[in-house]
Amino acid sequence: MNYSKQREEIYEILKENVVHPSAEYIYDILKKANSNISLATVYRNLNKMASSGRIKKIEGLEEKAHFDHNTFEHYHFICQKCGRIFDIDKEVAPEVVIRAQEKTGFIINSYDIVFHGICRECIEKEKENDKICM
Amino acid sequence: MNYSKQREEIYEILKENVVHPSAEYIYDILKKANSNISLATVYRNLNKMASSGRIKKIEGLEEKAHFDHNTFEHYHFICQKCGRIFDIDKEVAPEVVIRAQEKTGFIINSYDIVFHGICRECIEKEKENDKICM
DNA sequence: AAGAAAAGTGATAATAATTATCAGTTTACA
DNA sequence: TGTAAACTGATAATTATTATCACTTTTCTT
Repeated sequence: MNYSKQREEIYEILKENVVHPSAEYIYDILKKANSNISLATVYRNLNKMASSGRIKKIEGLEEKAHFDHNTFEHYHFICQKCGRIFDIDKEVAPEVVIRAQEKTGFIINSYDIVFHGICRECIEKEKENDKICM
Repeated sequence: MNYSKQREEIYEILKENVVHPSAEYIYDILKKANSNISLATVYRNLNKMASSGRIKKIEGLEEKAHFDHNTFEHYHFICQKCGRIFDIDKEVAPEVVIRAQEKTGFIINSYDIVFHGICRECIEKEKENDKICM
């Protein structure tokens, strides 16, 4: 794989963004920063980096795919209110692979856990709203 | 929700199918059984049943969504060779929700685990091939 | 440093899954 | 039995993603 300025720009945005942006989100940021990049290039490079293992593709309940520069084993949480995606530490589900392999006899190469719920910030906001309504 | 013949037919196919069919697969079966059903009707009813909780929508690494009549808490395994989707018992990951809630302070309403690997049948097939090549 | 092959790019057409629309049909229930 | 609400088939529209293609960059060889 050759060096490409565009690819590095995409990677930088991914690294700065805690909430796991989609291809289009990255494209919009670059466009606003007066780049001449094409959406196809964003997709191309995200997929290339994902298949080389430099980044990770998250495909959960959402329509779009989202990407994560953190390739450490960890899980994801999608807030049903604000839509942001958060990391969840590996240790919430220890030995899952071992147990699943023992139980099924299948070879397990990878697995993803996606949680759905309400993040702390949105829980707080709901509390505020309740106060006002009282 | 009113009764509809088409919806019940769709549900029946879902119940008979162990490997969690997609909307199009169900559509094809009905078409072959000389039904006059429309693909839109299949999608409509699958989504309706999924949001009423009668069935479950599985959205993993695949492009298409797949559906499951089993709404008991359980996980899924996608075979990277044959593409079939299998059920994985809940007990491979006990207390995941409790741990995740404690660790994050988020409210968790649901979660999905999708495993990727090779199913037993495909493991056997690979062994056969190895024998032949020796 | 020059020049050729390989890899990458932007623009846009194509694809594929899913959803929206709409006129006609079925269901439920007063 | 009639009417409002829900549902249907056909098909157009939408949305995310991928393929194509002429052109540009990068890399590697000499």
